[in-house]
Amino acid sequence: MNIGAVSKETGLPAKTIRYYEDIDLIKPLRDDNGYRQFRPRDVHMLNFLGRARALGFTIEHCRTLLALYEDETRASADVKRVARDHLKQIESKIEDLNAMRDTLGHLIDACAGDDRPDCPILRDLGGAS
Amino acid sequence: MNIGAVSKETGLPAKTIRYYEDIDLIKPLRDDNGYRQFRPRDVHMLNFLGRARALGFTIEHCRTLLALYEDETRASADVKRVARDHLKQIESKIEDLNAMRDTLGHLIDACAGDDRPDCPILRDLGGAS
DNA sequence: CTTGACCTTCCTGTCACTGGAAGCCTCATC
DNA sequence: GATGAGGCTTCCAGTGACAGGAAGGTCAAG
Repeated sequence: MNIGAVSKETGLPAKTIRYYEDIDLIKPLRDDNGYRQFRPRDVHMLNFLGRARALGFTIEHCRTLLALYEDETRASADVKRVARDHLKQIESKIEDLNAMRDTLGHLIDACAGDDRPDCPILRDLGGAS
Repeated sequence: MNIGAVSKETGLPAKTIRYYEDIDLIKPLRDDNGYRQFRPRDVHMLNFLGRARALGFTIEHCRTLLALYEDETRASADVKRVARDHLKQIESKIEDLNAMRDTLGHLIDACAGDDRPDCPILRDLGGAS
């Protein structure tokens, strides 16, 4: 399977797939003409990566998870630890964003949004007490 | 005021302040020795930037907001538009993260987290239907 | 006069790609 | 056999918003 077909099947851009090879996440074979040759296993790994990335795992987390995936003697505790770490970061990000949303929402509500210069949003950013 | 003092007062790292000058957000004066000389107005603008960044506005949004802030003849509608744009992006990010959290949370709950290899998290990432 | 804290510029690295240029390879058509 | 389209290759540069660090100038205190 060539990179174009794999890209279609996995939904990952060819650029991304090349990048994943670059950083040694996958190791497709090569044809005589230099084209990458993807085995079903490679495609499978790419799908795994796509799903893990969609869940927001970093590339390094993905590397760990992929290694665990391939390791038949893994302990599910190791997987769970990585996932929980990541979940914590997600939750912390959500909290940050919620705080931003609330503040910004209040400011927006308070702003007339007309052609006059007076604006609570700017007043707040400017440091009004 | 030198950069160190400004850094302390605004809470922004000196590196960040230099960066903001680099991209023309602020234009402090220079002493004869080449040191940056910050006027109260510069410090004020940096505080503005710090607060806007804390609300998650991009640098380009900050540039726009700062220009509006300085413009006495602005229309508050312009400010409100920028803020609402940003709010939408925040809300969309929150939704993405909530979806991730839910999925990941379910998977984590389903994972025994012991020393056995069987793991619903990996099963899902691997493409179990 | 030296020490240590502060300041300067410049270069590199981050993260996970994305865009683009320049140049092969392959297949179909004329 | 020439041509053209589309796919593949590598390599280089850019993204956002800085952070780290090297090499060197400046300043106040002891």
